[in-house]
Amino acid sequence: METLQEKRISIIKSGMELINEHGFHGCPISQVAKKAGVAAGTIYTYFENKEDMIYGIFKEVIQKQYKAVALKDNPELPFQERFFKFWENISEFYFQNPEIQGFLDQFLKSPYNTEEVHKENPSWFEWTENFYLDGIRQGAIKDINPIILKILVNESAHSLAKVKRNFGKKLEKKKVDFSSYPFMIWDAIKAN
Amino acid sequence: METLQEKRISIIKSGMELINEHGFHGCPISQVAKKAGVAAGTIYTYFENKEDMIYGIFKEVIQKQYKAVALKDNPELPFQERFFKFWENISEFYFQNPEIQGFLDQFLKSPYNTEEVHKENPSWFEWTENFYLDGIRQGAIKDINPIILKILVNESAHSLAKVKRNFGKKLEKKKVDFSSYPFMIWDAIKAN
DNA sequence: TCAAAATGATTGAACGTTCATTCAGAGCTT
DNA sequence: AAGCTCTGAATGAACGTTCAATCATTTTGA
Repeated sequence: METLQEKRISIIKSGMELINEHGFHGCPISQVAKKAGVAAGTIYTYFENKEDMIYGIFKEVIQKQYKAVALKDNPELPFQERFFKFWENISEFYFQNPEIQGFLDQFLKSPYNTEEVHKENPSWFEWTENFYLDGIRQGAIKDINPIILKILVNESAHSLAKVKRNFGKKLEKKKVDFSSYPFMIWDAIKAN
Repeated sequence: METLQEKRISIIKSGMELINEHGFHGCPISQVAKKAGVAAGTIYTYFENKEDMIYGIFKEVIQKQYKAVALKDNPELPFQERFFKFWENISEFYFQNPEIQGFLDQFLKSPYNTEEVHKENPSWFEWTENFYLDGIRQGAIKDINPIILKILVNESAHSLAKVKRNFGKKLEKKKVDFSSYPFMIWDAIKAN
């Protein structure tokens, strides 16, 4: 533990792991502190209160996702290529960071997730919207509200990563081909 | 409040509503009791403890879903027709029962949702699996693991119902056509 | 150059609150 | 009166949060 930033990150990581494993109930400050190797009181120098900590975790996580997915997008490429690259990046990101996915899964479906939270973390949400708007403008995908497209694609990517992790070995034996999935999604959204 | 069964249902309904609105954190027994119009202790004549109550809510909810969706399926019809009927039923069910959807959303993504829970409530989970297996056997949809199909379809239905409820009026102005959604999903899963 | 002072992070015991759960007694039905 | 359901105050554990005290680091000033 060196800098203050590192301690902050350690708290965030611990909280995220506890929420991933035990839910929002089941992540007491006392345990977050223990896991992070700090005293309970220390958490309150980094966050106003527990709620603020949870929003802090979300902010961190959504920024990481932005870097791992949005920043790797190349708007010069044809949209179909961008789409498959996007799919690959987001799948890989979730697969490599199961705690992040577990946290996001729960956060996004919870009452913590409000419109205000989206406004306070515009980078990712604005980027995804523009991503699909690009696809529509170029005539590559159906002219459908980006909110709808986002759901279809992102929820599917989310769930597939989860299945891959939970049932990966079982499904491998049955020769399930995960790579067919993005093609299915593409079939759903591509322009006729 | 007449019979015991009705009191049980009242507790379940109250717990469900609180979880929908405030999450698993934010649903204390004291409030469930208050909302249900019973004393806190009464809940413990119907459930062993709080966890048991939450699983009780899930059981109730999944049975309702089974009745509202699975029992309305007619296996005699061509699969495509069954699929669109299924979509309509599940969308309508979620739209008419927002607390159920809010609860399910959170439950299914939470650590409460384990493989064991699925085994204890086989009706719905077995039915969906068989539904997709039927489609595959008849050559109507792609030969893909039913787990994957289930995710793609059910998660999408879930999310769409949520959007419809949250952004319904906003999207209506923009003339978003929700009816296009099941066709997109069908395009994704139909056999080539 | 170096002690003294200031700063700010860290600690963990202590606090007040809230929680899930219990249970003795009351009420109701048969 | 027997056998239940129901009540809600009581219980003790667990929780989020505070804060006086401690510690480490930096700044000051002679």
